[in-house]
Amino acid sequence: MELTLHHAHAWDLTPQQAIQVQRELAGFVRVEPLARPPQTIAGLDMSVRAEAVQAAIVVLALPSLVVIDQAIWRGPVTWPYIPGLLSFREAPAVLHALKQLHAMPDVLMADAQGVAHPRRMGLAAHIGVLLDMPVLGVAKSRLTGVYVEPDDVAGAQSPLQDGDETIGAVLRTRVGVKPLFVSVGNRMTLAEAVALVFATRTRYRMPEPTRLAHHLSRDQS
DNA sequence: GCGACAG
DNA sequence: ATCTTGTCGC
Repeated sequence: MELTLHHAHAWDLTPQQAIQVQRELAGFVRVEPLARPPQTIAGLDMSVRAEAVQAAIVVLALPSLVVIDQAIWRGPVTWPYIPGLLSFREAPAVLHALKQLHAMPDVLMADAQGVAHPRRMGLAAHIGVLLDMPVLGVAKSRLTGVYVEPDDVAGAQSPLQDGDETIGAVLRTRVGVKPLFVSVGNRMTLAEAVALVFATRTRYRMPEPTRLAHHLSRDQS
């Protein structure tokens, strides 16, 4: 499948250049309601083993959560992990894997931050701007922002803030588990992002899209 | 200079 | 993320 990239840029950059690219791309994030209820959602995840990276994508139908497509792409590691610059290590692999899908999902769910990032350009936002489509981020831990621990009740949430700005939501998906950090990647609202995470949750802490993608990337590595 | 720090 | 066995708890 062909991918149309918006605001494309080079990936072989120095950390300083990458930071500049993030500052430029941040201005293109659009927080707006979804045009229509999504019928498909894809979970994105990546694993690294030795010198190879595996990007995995699992597409599920909504609201059934039936798996309808999946893809894996393996390639060389080109960047180290640097907090704040994760997308320069993982995004290229994710884009390659997306090309292997039979059809573009309505929404993408990445295991990373969206705008809950120092420069509002986490992996989910980066992918979202390049593809100009709805993307949300679901991270297992905090990168930036302050919050109060949500109650230990499924569905409890509290805002993730950076000063006066709300950059995401801290959501408890199950009782007795650590909360997840949900944020908008592009073209959707925070409320919609939180609703999608909760709607795709089963009996685990992680929502099905990213949980399944995580297993796929690891089983293939 | 000292901590914090997605995966 | 990854390296790794058993083990505490519901």
